[in-house]
Amino acid sequence: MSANLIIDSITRHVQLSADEQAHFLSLLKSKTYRRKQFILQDGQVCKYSTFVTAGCLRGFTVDQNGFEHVLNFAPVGWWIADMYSLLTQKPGILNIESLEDTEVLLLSKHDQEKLYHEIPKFERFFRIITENSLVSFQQRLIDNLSLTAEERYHNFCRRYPTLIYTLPKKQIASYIGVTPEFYSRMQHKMLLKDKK
Amino acid sequence: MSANLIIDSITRHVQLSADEQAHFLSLLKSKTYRRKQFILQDGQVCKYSTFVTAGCLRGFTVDQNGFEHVLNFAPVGWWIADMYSLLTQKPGILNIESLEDTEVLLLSKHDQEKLYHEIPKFERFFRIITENSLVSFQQRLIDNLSLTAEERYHNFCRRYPTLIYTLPKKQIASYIGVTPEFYSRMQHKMLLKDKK
DNA sequence: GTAAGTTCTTGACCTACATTAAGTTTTGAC
DNA sequence: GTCAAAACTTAATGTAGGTCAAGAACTTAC
Repeated sequence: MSANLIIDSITRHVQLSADEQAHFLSLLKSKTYRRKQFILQDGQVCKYSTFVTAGCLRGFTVDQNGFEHVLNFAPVGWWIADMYSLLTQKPGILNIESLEDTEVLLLSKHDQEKLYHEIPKFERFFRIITENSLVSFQQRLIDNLSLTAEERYHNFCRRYPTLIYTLPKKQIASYIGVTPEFYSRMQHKMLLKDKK
Repeated sequence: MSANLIIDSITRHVQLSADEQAHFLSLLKSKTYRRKQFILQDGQVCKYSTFVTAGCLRGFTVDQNGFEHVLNFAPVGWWIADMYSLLTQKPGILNIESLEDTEVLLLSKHDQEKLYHEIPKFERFFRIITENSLVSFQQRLIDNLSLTAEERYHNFCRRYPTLIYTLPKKQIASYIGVTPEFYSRMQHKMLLKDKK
């Protein structure tokens, strides 16, 4: 059940007493979304950190030509938010949308800040996952600067072995930074290679 | 003087007593580097968070073809480290090098962790700057996916107005993700445009 | 079950940027 | 002040990946 999932994911990094766990859980609101619903739209202020307990979300931006670019996926067990907007409480540029029917737990910015003061271990937990997130975005930036589309595809497969089967191909294409057309060609080419 | 600089940069985010300031300063080692010296080489384990008090550092990776890619610059008042290596204490992939004669203050990983336990405000401070860093890397990734080289150049000018004048052009080219040759033509083209 | 939307594929053509090469200017060490 | 190395520029040519268009294969809604 979803309370276990989120507590487990936290206690992998910091230890919590039963009281602390209960207090934390009491702050969460649960919510469900149908496939293709928007959790957040650009221009809105992001008010929650969102933890996915079932389904999958995607964060993406829309550029001046109307093209979408996937910043991140949030499958079960992951947190997602428009960090810029959440931190500054100004209108953001990120859209967050469900790729399947999805269940989430919401932690408001206000409660999150309060939690940091009441129980510093939660500040530690969020520091740690922010650090890990930073490392993976740095790596992804370097990959985009130094690898070919095909190499980025292989990295994606290694890092998200389950998502490869469940996500629509155009979403993966957008994540690694190519058009669906080129992605399709690339897969065809790789298939030929593998046969040899 | 450099102690003021680092204390100011922290107290912009959290308040510190005179004792706390003194304790923090007692943990720092200061060090100077000549232009083009290596502070860290790929394959080494990163043991320090580095704060720049004079000069400028650059963090970069070298790809399989021997090309360098600038991950970040650290001018005066900025922190730099190989975050992946610092967190995991495994060999990293980042090189950190001085672009000019540079003075830094070093905080060892061990002392930083201890500080988090002794004075939680320091954990808050590093959480906040890590969050800000995450936001700016996310933005840079989106820029790389959705903007042309010329637009990325303009972003760079807006975000680092001082660095544009002090950094070698090839370093800026590498940061925005183009070759020095293309960067040179781009500038030429933009000059022609401006004259009209 | 069928119509309408998505998603995926394939082909012809295009472009932003890379590569190679050669020359020029700037910097730095003695 | 001079020589060597590094940084920068310019030009010719190459290519990874984009664009446009049209059809095929799935999904979804009623």
